Amino acid sequence: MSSHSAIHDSAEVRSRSDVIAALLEEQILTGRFAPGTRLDEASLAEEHEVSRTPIREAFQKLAQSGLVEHAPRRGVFVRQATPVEIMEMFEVMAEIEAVCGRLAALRSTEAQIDALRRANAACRLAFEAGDADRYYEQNGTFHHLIYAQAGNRYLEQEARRLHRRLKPYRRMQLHLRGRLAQSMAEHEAIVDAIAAGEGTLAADLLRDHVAVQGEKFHHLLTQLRPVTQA
Amino acid sequence: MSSHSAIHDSAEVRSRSDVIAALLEEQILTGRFAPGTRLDEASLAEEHEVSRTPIREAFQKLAQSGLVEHAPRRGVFVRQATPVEIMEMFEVMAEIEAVCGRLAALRSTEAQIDALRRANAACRLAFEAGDADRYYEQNGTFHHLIYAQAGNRYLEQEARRLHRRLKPYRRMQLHLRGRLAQSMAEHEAIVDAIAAGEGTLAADLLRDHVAVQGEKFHHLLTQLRPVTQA
DNA sequence: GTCAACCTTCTTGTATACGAAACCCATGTC
DNA sequence: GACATGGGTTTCGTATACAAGAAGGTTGAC
Repeated sequence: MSSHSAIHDSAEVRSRSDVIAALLEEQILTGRFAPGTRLDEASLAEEHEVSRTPIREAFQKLAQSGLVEHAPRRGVFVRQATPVEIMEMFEVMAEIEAVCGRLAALRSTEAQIDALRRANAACRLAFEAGDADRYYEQNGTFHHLIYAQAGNRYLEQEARRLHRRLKPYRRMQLHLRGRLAQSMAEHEAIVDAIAAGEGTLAADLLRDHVAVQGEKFHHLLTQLRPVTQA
Repeated sequence: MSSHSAIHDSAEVRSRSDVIAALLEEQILTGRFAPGTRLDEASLAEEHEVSRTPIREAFQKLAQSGLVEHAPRRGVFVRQATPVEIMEMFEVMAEIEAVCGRLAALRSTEAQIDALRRANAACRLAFEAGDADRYYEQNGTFHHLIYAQAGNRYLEQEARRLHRRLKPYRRMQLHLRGRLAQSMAEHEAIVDAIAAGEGTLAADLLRDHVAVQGEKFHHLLTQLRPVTQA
């Protein structure tokens, strides 16, 4: 997936530091390491039974993806994204998805649209079963399909990257009352717009569909820490 | 600029590997290392009078930004982006700039629009002086201003990143006959649209303004390697 | 009692060392 | 003559060693 390389199309060898980076990323996203925590090279090295070198390489990868922050001579810390930043990322995600949707509407083949409908049907099943986790997962593949159908590998990669980055914040709002039903309805309209080749409509629908997540996130925040102003 | 961090707002210390990475990036973009070249750890270490460790760290940073490719157990190679990839990146750049333009139209202050006009005036001066290099530079600040005026730091960062990545390919077409005049005219219209708060128009103008670069790039390619089909 | 300076200790950043995998070229076989 | 196989060499990946900088506690002075 990640390597459509001109140099070594075979291989797909994952070095040790890649594996460790992926593991750490998962652990950060799932909350083993709370934001602000310092990641200790030595103890992680011991835990994974390697030296500090691969750990440090993993840190660099995480830093690049914005998950941790490297404070020179002080260590790496799990990044605490500010609410503003998170909202900004949601806004960008909404715009990127809009672009994907517009291009997908112009470029999708019949087979691809069928695949989209199938993914959406899977969402519906999960929704009707009331299985939020499963819906979450199927929802992911639905969106990934749209990224792919934009017909631009670079765009697809970037979309996936940001999608992944926002994962924990999207998950937070999954259990908000009524969100699943609303999301489901939006999906239907989106697929129809893409199938009909209505690029602008698909873009607008997707933008709203994602932007609402940013807004929900905002709601969650204000609930947690209500405004204390007069 | 790069660190609006919650953890260490001071510092802005650049580690040795950062400096080396920046240097190597510059050297790759300016063509000292041709695409496909293998970057030798040992000789670079010697050249910069450091050990292999910082060199390897710099390699990782370059790999993350897509400039080089890491082939496990074989070394890192200057990435030869395929024409398709480059076109894809131009397409994404066009879309991102469109988004920036739309948001800027909605959010720019009067002072910011003045700044935009000044940057554009600087472009015009360079254009009238026939100084393509200077135009290129001023053009860069013009676009960076638009990124900033979108009022979304994350978006701004991403836009700058891609802008930077496309630098060498944009430069290629600078000297195409008539391009400067056309670019100049487009700038005027873009500023007007943003000043008027016409988001959709600004987006469309910017999308075309950037997309045409991808097309010009395509023309250059077909000129270099004419189609040999019957 | 409080604050500042110093010293100890811990951690990071970089250098070096070493084992292992890949490449290259020569030799041998079919 | 072409291809496969094997040793030698190079280079990578990781471990370890060491030096420099930061954190924290203790002591001393005011």
